[in-house]
Amino acid sequence: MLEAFVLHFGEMGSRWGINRTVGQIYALLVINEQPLNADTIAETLGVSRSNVSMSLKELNSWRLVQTHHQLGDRKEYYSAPDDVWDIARTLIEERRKREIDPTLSVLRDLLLESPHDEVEVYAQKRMHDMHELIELATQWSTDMQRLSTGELRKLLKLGAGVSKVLDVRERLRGGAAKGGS
Amino acid sequence: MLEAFVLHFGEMGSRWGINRTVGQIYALLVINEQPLNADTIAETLGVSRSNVSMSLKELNSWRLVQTHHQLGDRKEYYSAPDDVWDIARTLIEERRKREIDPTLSVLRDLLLESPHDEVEVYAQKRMHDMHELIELATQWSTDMQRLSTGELRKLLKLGAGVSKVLDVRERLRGGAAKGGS
DNA sequence: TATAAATTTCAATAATTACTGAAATTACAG
DNA sequence: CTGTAATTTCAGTAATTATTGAAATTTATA
Repeated sequence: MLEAFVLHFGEMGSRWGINRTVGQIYALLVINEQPLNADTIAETLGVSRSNVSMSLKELNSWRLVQTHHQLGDRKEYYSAPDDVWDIARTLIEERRKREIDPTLSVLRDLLLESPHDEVEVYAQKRMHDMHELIELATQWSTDMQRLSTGELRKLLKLGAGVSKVLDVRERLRGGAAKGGS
Repeated sequence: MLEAFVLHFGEMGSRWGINRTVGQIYALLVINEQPLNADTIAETLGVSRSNVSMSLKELNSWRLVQTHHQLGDRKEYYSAPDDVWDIARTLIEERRKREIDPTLSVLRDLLLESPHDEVEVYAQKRMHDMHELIELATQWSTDMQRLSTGELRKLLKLGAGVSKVLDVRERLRGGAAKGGS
Protein backbone atom coordinates (compact mmCIF):
# COMPACT_ATOMS: atom_id res chain seq x y z
CA MET A 1 0.00 0.00 0.00
CA LEU A 2 2.74 2.44 0.96
CA GLU A 3 4.63 1.23 -2.08
CA ALA A 4 1.70 1.78 -4.44
CA PHE A 5 1.28 5.31 -3.13
CA VAL A 6 4.96 6.14 -3.49
CA LEU A 7 5.18 4.70 -6.98
CA HIS A 8 2.09 6.51 -8.16
CA PHE A 9 3.35 9.87 -7.02
CA GLY A 10 6.71 9.18 -8.58
CA GLU A 11 4.91 8.71 -11.88
CA MET A 12 2.67 11.71 -11.44
CA GLY A 13 5.60 13.88 -10.50
CA SER A 14 7.43 13.07 -13.67
CA ARG A 15 4.39 14.07 -15.71
CA TRP A 16 4.42 17.46 -14.03
CA GLY A 17 8.07 18.15 -14.65
CA ILE A 18 9.16 16.92 -11.24
CA ASN A 19 11.65 14.13 -11.33
CA ARG A 20 10.53 10.69 -10.32
CA THR A 21 12.81 10.27 -7.34
CA VAL A 22 11.87 13.66 -5.93
CA GLY A 23 8.22 12.67 -6.22
CA GLN A 24 8.79 9.33 -4.55
CA ILE A 25 10.75 10.82 -1.70
CA TYR A 26 8.05 13.36 -1.02
CA ALA A 27 5.32 10.77 -1.15
CA LEU A 28 7.29 8.75 1.36
CA LEU A 29 7.65 11.70 3.68
CA VAL A 30 3.97 12.55 3.41
CA ILE A 31 2.72 9.15 4.49
CA ASN A 32 5.28 8.66 7.26
CA GLU A 33 4.35 10.08 10.60
CA GLN A 34 7.94 9.89 11.80
CA PRO A 35 10.57 12.00 10.06
CA LEU A 36 13.06 9.93 8.07
CA ASN A 37 16.80 10.30 7.59
CA ALA A 38 18.46 10.27 4.22
CA ASP A 39 19.93 6.79 4.60
CA THR A 40 16.56 5.26 5.39
CA ILE A 41 15.03 6.99 2.38
CA ALA A 42 17.78 5.77 0.08
CA GLU A 43 17.43 2.24 1.36
CA THR A 44 13.62 2.24 1.16
CA LEU A 45 13.50 3.54 -2.40
CA GLY A 46 16.57 1.71 -3.62
CA VAL A 47 18.38 4.79 -4.85
CA SER A 48 21.81 6.14 -4.05
CA ARG A 49 22.52 8.23 -1.04
CA SER A 50 23.71 11.09 -3.26
CA ASN A 51 20.50 11.06 -5.23
CA VAL A 52 18.56 11.43 -2.00
CA SER A 53 20.76 14.31 -0.98
CA MET A 54 20.15 16.15 -4.23
CA SER A 55 16.45 15.44 -4.19
CA LEU A 56 16.05 16.67 -0.64
CA LYS A 57 17.90 19.80 -1.59
CA GLU A 58 15.42 20.28 -4.40
CA LEU A 59 12.43 19.71 -2.11
CA ASN A 60 13.95 22.09 0.38
CA SER A 61 14.25 24.79 -2.26
CA TRP A 62 10.50 24.38 -2.74
CA ARG A 63 10.08 24.82 1.03
CA LEU A 64 8.25 21.51 1.21
CA VAL A 65 10.27 19.74 3.89
CA GLN A 66 10.92 20.31 7.55
CA THR A 67 14.07 19.05 9.23
CA HIS A 68 14.36 17.60 12.72
CA HIS A 69 17.02 16.20 15.00
CA GLN A 70 16.87 13.24 17.32
CA LEU A 71 18.61 13.43 20.65
CA GLY A 72 22.04 11.83 20.54
CA ASP A 73 21.92 11.31 16.78
CA ARG A 74 23.91 13.38 14.36
CA LYS A 75 21.73 12.46 11.40
CA GLU A 76 19.18 14.87 10.02
CA TYR A 77 15.54 13.78 9.81
CA TYR A 78 13.07 15.03 7.22
CA SER A 79 9.30 15.33 7.19
CA ALA A 80 6.43 16.93 5.27
CA PRO A 81 4.11 19.47 6.90
CA ASP A 82 1.24 18.05 8.97
CA ASP A 83 -1.48 19.79 6.98
CA VAL A 84 -1.82 18.79 3.34
CA TRP A 85 -3.49 22.12 2.67
CA ASP A 86 -0.28 23.81 3.71
CA ILE A 87 1.60 21.63 1.29
CA ALA A 88 -0.74 22.63 -1.51
CA ARG A 89 -0.44 26.29 -0.58
CA THR A 90 3.35 26.16 -0.67
CA LEU A 91 3.38 24.26 -3.94
CA ILE A 92 1.10 26.79 -5.61
CA GLU A 93 2.99 29.74 -4.24
CA GLU A 94 6.35 28.44 -5.38
CA ARG A 95 5.12 27.48 -8.79
CA ARG A 96 3.71 30.97 -9.15
CA LYS A 97 7.00 32.56 -8.22
CA ARG A 98 9.01 30.36 -10.53
CA GLU A 99 6.81 30.03 -13.57
CA ILE A 100 3.81 32.32 -13.59
CA ASP A 101 5.49 35.56 -12.55
CA PRO A 102 8.26 35.27 -15.17
CA THR A 103 5.61 34.56 -17.80
CA LEU A 104 3.60 37.60 -16.80
CA SER A 105 6.76 39.64 -16.96
CA VAL A 106 7.57 38.44 -20.48
CA LEU A 107 4.03 39.20 -21.59
CA ARG A 108 4.12 42.69 -20.09
CA ASP A 109 7.40 43.43 -21.83
CA LEU A 110 6.14 42.26 -25.19
CA LEU A 111 2.97 44.27 -24.77
CA LEU A 112 5.02 47.43 -24.35
CA GLU A 113 6.63 47.04 -27.78
CA SER A 114 4.96 48.82 -30.68
CA PRO A 115 3.70 46.43 -33.29
CA HIS A 116 5.31 46.74 -36.73
CA ASP A 117 2.61 45.09 -38.78
CA GLU A 118 -0.83 43.50 -38.70
CA VAL A 119 0.62 40.20 -37.58
CA GLU A 120 2.12 41.77 -34.50
CA VAL A 121 -1.05 43.70 -33.79
CA TYR A 122 -2.97 40.46 -33.60
CA ALA A 123 -0.23 38.75 -31.60
CA GLN A 124 -0.42 41.50 -29.01
CA LYS A 125 -4.17 41.16 -28.81
CA ARG A 126 -3.69 37.51 -27.89
CA MET A 127 -0.94 38.28 -25.45
CA HIS A 128 -3.19 40.83 -23.83
CA ASP A 129 -5.93 38.25 -23.37
CA MET A 130 -3.48 35.73 -21.96
CA HIS A 131 -2.03 38.30 -19.63
CA GLU A 132 -5.46 39.22 -18.31
CA LEU A 133 -6.38 35.59 -17.76
CA ILE A 134 -3.19 34.66 -15.99
CA GLU A 135 -3.18 37.84 -13.95
CA LEU A 136 -6.75 37.25 -12.76
CA ALA A 137 -6.17 33.60 -11.93
CA THR A 138 -2.98 34.45 -10.09
CA GLN A 139 -4.53 37.27 -8.13
CA TRP A 140 -7.43 35.05 -7.19
CA SER A 141 -5.10 32.29 -6.07
CA THR A 142 -2.98 34.70 -4.04
CA ASP A 143 -6.17 35.97 -2.43
CA MET A 144 -7.23 32.45 -1.55
CA GLN A 145 -3.88 31.77 0.08
CA ARG A 146 -4.90 34.12 2.86
CA LEU A 147 -7.94 32.10 3.85
CA SER A 148 -7.76 29.54 6.61
CA THR A 149 -8.04 25.91 5.68
CA GLY A 150 -11.59 25.91 7.02
CA GLU A 151 -12.73 28.91 5.00
CA LEU A 152 -11.08 27.58 1.89
CA ARG A 153 -12.75 24.21 2.28
CA LYS A 154 -16.12 25.88 2.67
CA LEU A 155 -15.60 28.03 -0.40
CA LEU A 156 -14.55 25.15 -2.60
CA LYS A 157 -17.51 23.12 -1.49
CA LEU A 158 -19.82 25.87 -2.60
CA GLY A 159 -18.31 25.75 -6.08
CA ALA A 160 -20.16 27.60 -8.77
CA GLY A 161 -22.94 28.08 -6.27
CA VAL A 162 -21.08 31.24 -5.39
CA SER A 163 -22.30 32.63 -8.63
CA LYS A 164 -25.89 32.52 -7.41
CA VAL A 165 -24.98 34.17 -4.15
CA LEU A 166 -23.32 36.94 -6.09
CA ASP A 167 -26.35 37.43 -8.28
CA VAL A 168 -28.41 37.88 -5.16
CA ARG A 169 -25.96 40.40 -3.85
CA GLU A 170 -26.01 42.29 -7.10
CA ARG A 171 -29.76 42.47 -7.10
CA LEU A 172 -29.77 43.65 -3.50
CA ARG A 173 -27.31 46.37 -4.39
CA GLY A 174 -29.97 47.77 -6.66
CA GLY A 175 -30.68 47.54 -10.37
CA ALA A 176 -30.37 44.76 -12.89
CA ALA A 177 -27.16 46.32 -14.13
CA LYS A 178 -24.72 43.68 -15.28
CA GLY A 179 -20.96 43.66 -14.93
CA GLY A 180 -18.71 45.82 -12.81
CA SER A 181 -17.29 44.78 -9.48
CA MET B 1 8.47 39.68 -30.55
CA LEU B 2 6.69 36.65 -31.97
CA GLU B 3 9.91 34.75 -31.54
CA ALA B 4 10.34 35.76 -27.89
CA PHE B 5 6.78 34.62 -27.18
CA VAL B 6 7.23 31.29 -28.92
CA LEU B 7 10.55 30.59 -27.24
CA HIS B 8 9.24 31.46 -23.80
CA PHE B 9 6.31 29.11 -24.08
CA GLY B 10 8.57 26.39 -25.40
CA GLU B 11 10.58 26.73 -22.20
CA MET B 12 7.55 26.92 -19.96
CA GLY B 13 6.02 23.91 -21.59
CA SER B 14 9.04 21.77 -20.89
CA ARG B 15 8.88 22.74 -17.22
CA TRP B 16 5.30 21.49 -17.10
CA GLY B 17 6.00 18.16 -18.68
CA ILE B 18 5.05 19.32 -22.17
CA ASN B 19 7.73 18.94 -24.75
CA ARG B 20 9.42 22.04 -26.02
CA THR B 21 8.37 21.71 -29.64
CA VAL B 22 4.76 21.09 -28.72
CA GLY B 23 4.83 24.24 -26.62
CA GLN B 24 6.40 26.28 -29.39
CA ILE B 25 3.94 25.08 -31.98
CA TYR B 26 1.01 25.96 -29.79
CA ALA B 27 2.41 29.38 -28.98
CA LEU B 28 2.78 29.96 -32.70
CA LEU B 29 -0.80 28.95 -33.39
CA VAL B 30 -2.10 31.12 -30.57
CA ILE B 31 -0.53 34.34 -31.83
CA ASN B 32 -1.33 33.73 -35.50
CA GLU B 33 -4.69 34.93 -36.65
CA GLN B 34 -4.47 32.79 -39.78
CA PRO B 35 -4.33 29.02 -39.45
CA LEU B 36 -0.98 27.53 -40.42
CA ASN B 37 -0.10 24.37 -42.28
CA ALA B 38 2.44 21.85 -41.04
CA ASP B 39 5.12 22.81 -43.54
CA THR B 40 4.98 26.45 -42.56
CA ILE B 41 5.24 25.52 -38.90
CA ALA B 42 8.21 23.26 -39.52
CA GLU B 43 9.95 25.95 -41.50
CA THR B 44 9.20 28.70 -39.00
CA LEU B 45 10.43 26.74 -36.01
CA GLY B 46 13.26 25.00 -37.79
CA VAL B 47 12.18 21.49 -36.90
CA SER B 48 11.46 18.49 -39.06
CA ARG B 49 8.18 17.93 -40.77
CA SER B 50 7.69 14.64 -38.92
CA ASN B 51 8.23 16.32 -35.57
CA VAL B 52 5.48 18.79 -36.42
CA SER B 53 3.20 15.97 -37.40
CA MET B 54 3.70 14.16 -34.10
CA SER B 55 3.38 17.35 -32.09
CA LEU B 56 0.14 18.32 -33.79
CA LYS B 57 -1.17 14.87 -33.10
CA GLU B 58 -0.34 15.39 -29.46
CA LEU B 59 -2.03 18.80 -29.37
CA ASN B 60 -5.00 17.31 -31.11
CA SER B 61 -5.32 14.61 -28.49
CA TRP B 62 -5.57 17.43 -25.97
CA ARG B 63 -8.35 18.97 -28.10
CA LEU B 64 -6.41 22.19 -28.33
CA VAL B 65 -6.30 22.67 -32.09
CA GLN B 66 -8.87 23.27 -34.76
CA THR B 67 -8.27 22.25 -38.36
CA HIS B 68 -9.29 24.12 -41.48
CA HIS B 69 -9.09 23.77 -45.22
CA GLN B 70 -8.41 26.35 -47.84
CA LEU B 71 -10.25 26.17 -51.12
CA GLY B 72 -8.22 24.43 -53.80
CA ASP B 73 -5.49 23.41 -51.37
CA ARG B 74 -5.07 19.88 -50.12
CA LYS B 75 -3.00 20.92 -47.14
CA GLU B 76 -4.49 20.99 -43.68
CA TYR B 77 -4.38 24.23 -41.69
CA TYR B 78 -4.25 24.42 -37.91
CA SER B 79 -5.32 27.07 -35.42
CA ALA B 80 -5.95 27.59 -31.71
CA PRO B 81 -9.42 28.57 -30.40
CA ASP B 82 -10.29 32.26 -30.55
CA ASP B 83 -10.97 32.58 -26.84
CA VAL B 84 -8.02 32.00 -24.54
CA TRP B 85 -10.46 31.16 -21.76
CA ASP B 86 -11.64 28.23 -23.83
CA ILE B 87 -8.07 27.11 -24.20
CA ALA B 88 -7.60 27.24 -20.44
CA ARG B 89 -10.84 25.36 -19.87
CA THR B 90 -9.82 22.58 -22.22
CA LEU B 91 -6.35 22.37 -20.75
CA ILE B 92 -7.70 22.03 -17.22
CA GLU B 93 -10.33 19.53 -18.21
CA GLU B 94 -7.87 17.30 -20.05
CA ARG B 95 -5.31 17.47 -17.32
CA ARG B 96 -8.00 16.45 -14.87
CA LYS B 97 -9.02 13.47 -16.95
CA ARG B 98 -5.47 12.30 -17.49
CA GLU B 99 -3.83 12.99 -14.17
CA ILE B 100 -6.20 13.96 -11.40
CA ASP B 101 -8.87 11.33 -11.93
CA PRO B 102 -6.40 8.43 -11.97
CA THR B 103 -4.81 9.78 -8.81
CA LEU B 104 -8.17 9.99 -7.07
CA SER B 105 -8.86 6.45 -8.17
CA VAL B 106 -5.58 5.18 -6.74
CA LEU B 107 -6.26 6.99 -3.48
CA ARG B 108 -9.78 5.57 -3.22
CA ASP B 109 -8.49 2.05 -3.82
CA LEU B 110 -5.81 2.37 -1.18
CA LEU B 111 -8.31 3.79 1.28
CA LEU B 112 -10.45 0.67 0.90
CA GLU B 113 -7.64 -1.62 2.07
CA SER B 114 -7.55 -2.45 5.76
CA PRO B 115 -4.42 -1.20 7.43
CA HIS B 116 -2.13 -3.85 8.87
CA ASP B 117 -0.23 -1.70 11.34
CA GLU B 118 0.11 1.75 12.85
CA VAL B 119 2.21 2.89 9.93
CA GLU B 120 -0.54 2.09 7.47
CA VAL B 121 -3.16 3.68 9.70
CA TYR B 122 -1.29 6.93 9.54
CA ALA B 123 -0.63 6.59 5.82
CA GLN B 124 -4.36 6.21 5.22
CA LYS B 125 -5.07 9.27 7.32
CA ARG B 126 -2.83 11.27 5.00
CA MET B 127 -4.31 9.71 1.90
CA HIS B 128 -7.74 10.61 3.18
CA ASP B 129 -6.72 14.25 3.61
CA MET B 130 -5.17 14.34 0.16
CA HIS B 131 -8.21 12.75 -1.36
CA GLU B 132 -10.51 15.28 0.23
CA LEU B 133 -8.35 18.18 -0.93
CA ILE B 134 -8.04 16.99 -4.50
CA GLU B 135 -11.69 15.99 -4.69
CA LEU B 136 -12.81 19.42 -3.49
CA ALA B 137 -10.48 21.30 -5.79
CA THR B 138 -11.54 19.18 -8.73
CA GLN B 139 -15.21 19.52 -8.02
CA TRP B 140 -14.83 23.24 -7.68
CA SER B 141 -12.95 23.44 -10.95
CA THR B 142 -15.52 21.31 -12.76
CA ASP B 143 -18.20 23.59 -11.39
CA MET B 144 -16.39 26.65 -12.65
CA GLN B 145 -16.13 25.15 -16.10
CA ARG B 146 -19.84 25.68 -16.49
CA LEU B 147 -19.66 29.42 -16.02
CA SER B 148 -19.44 31.74 -18.97
CA THR B 149 -16.21 33.60 -19.53
CA GLY B 150 -17.88 36.74 -18.24
CA GLU B 151 -19.10 35.18 -15.01
CA LEU B 152 -15.78 33.50 -14.43
CA ARG B 153 -13.92 36.75 -14.91
CA LYS B 154 -16.20 38.48 -12.44
CA LEU B 155 -15.75 35.75 -9.87
CA LEU B 156 -11.98 35.71 -10.11
CA LYS B 157 -11.88 39.46 -9.78
CA LEU B 158 -13.76 39.22 -6.54
CA GLY B 159 -11.11 36.87 -5.16
CA ALA B 160 -11.24 36.21 -1.47
CA GLY B 161 -13.82 38.95 -1.27
CA VAL B 162 -16.30 36.16 -1.85
CA SER B 163 -15.61 35.07 1.67
CA LYS B 164 -17.16 38.24 3.03
CA VAL B 165 -20.20 37.89 0.85
CA LEU B 166 -20.66 34.39 2.16
CA ASP B 167 -20.39 35.56 5.74
CA VAL B 168 -23.21 37.95 5.04
CA ARG B 169 -25.27 35.19 3.55
CA GLU B 170 -24.64 33.00 6.54
CA ARG B 171 -25.73 35.69 8.90
CA LEU B 172 -28.87 36.33 6.88
CA ARG B 173 -29.69 32.67 6.97
CA GLY B 174 -29.93 33.03 10.72
CA GLY B 175 -27.63 32.28 13.62
CA ALA B 176 -23.92 32.68 14.11
CA ALA B 177 -23.50 28.93 13.55
CA LYS B 178 -20.20 28.19 11.85
CA GLY B 179 -19.41 25.48 9.35
CA GLY B 180 -21.79 23.44 7.26
CA SER B 181 -22.55 24.00 3.61
C1' DT C 1 -8.74 3.13 -59.97
C1' DA C 2 -4.25 5.38 -60.74
C1' DT C 3 -1.28 8.88 -59.19
C1' DA C 4 0.53 12.48 -56.85
C1' DA C 5 0.40 15.25 -52.77
C1' DA C 6 0.11 15.23 -47.94
C1' DT C 7 0.53 13.07 -43.71
C1' DT C 8 1.96 9.58 -40.47
C1' DT C 9 4.82 6.03 -38.62
C1' DC C 10 8.92 4.21 -36.87
C1' DA C 11 13.69 2.72 -36.22
C1' DA C 12 17.91 5.04 -35.63
C1' DT C 13 20.25 8.66 -33.35
C1' DA C 14 20.73 13.00 -30.91
C1' DA C 15 19.93 15.60 -26.89
C1' DT C 16 18.58 15.96 -22.37
C1' DT C 17 17.89 14.58 -17.86
C1' DA C 18 18.66 11.47 -13.95
C1' DC C 19 21.66 8.77 -11.15
C1' DT C 20 25.83 6.99 -9.18
C1' DG C 21 30.25 6.43 -6.65
C1' DA C 22 34.18 8.69 -5.23
C1' DA C 23 36.10 12.73 -3.48
C1' DA C 24 35.47 16.95 -1.03
C1' DT C 25 33.34 19.46 2.40
C1' DT C 26 30.93 20.32 6.58
C1' DA C 27 29.45 19.44 11.39
C1' DC C 28 30.33 17.97 15.70
C1' DA C 29 31.86 15.13 19.87
C1' DG C 30 35.73 14.44 22.48
C1' DC D 1 42.13 21.28 17.48
C1' DT D 2 41.55 16.17 15.87
C1' DG D 3 39.12 12.52 14.08
C1' DT D 4 34.94 10.65 12.59
C1' DA D 5 30.27 10.71 10.99
C1' DA D 6 27.22 12.91 7.90
C1' DT D 7 26.27 15.42 3.95
C1' DT D 8 27.18 17.55 -0.48
C1' DT D 9 29.31 18.06 -4.88
C1' DC D 10 30.49 16.64 -9.30
C1' DA D 11 32.34 14.21 -13.31
C1' DG D 12 31.17 10.17 -15.60
C1' DT D 13 27.61 7.08 -17.08
C1' DA D 14 22.97 5.32 -17.55
C1' DA D 15 18.34 6.01 -18.77
C1' DT D 16 14.92 8.57 -20.81
C1' DT D 17 12.92 11.58 -23.99
C1' DA D 18 12.97 14.19 -28.32
C1' DT D 19 13.98 14.53 -33.11
C1' DT D 20 14.94 13.08 -37.62
C1' DG D 21 14.76 11.03 -42.41
C1' DA D 22 13.08 7.42 -44.97
C1' DA D 23 9.44 4.42 -45.86
C1' DA D 24 4.59 3.44 -45.50
C1' DT D 25 0.09 5.00 -45.47
C1' DT D 26 -3.67 7.94 -46.32
C1' DT D 27 -6.25 11.36 -48.93
C1' DA D 28 -8.07 13.74 -52.72
C1' DT D 29 -8.44 14.39 -57.50
C1' DA D 30 -9.01 13.32 -62.17
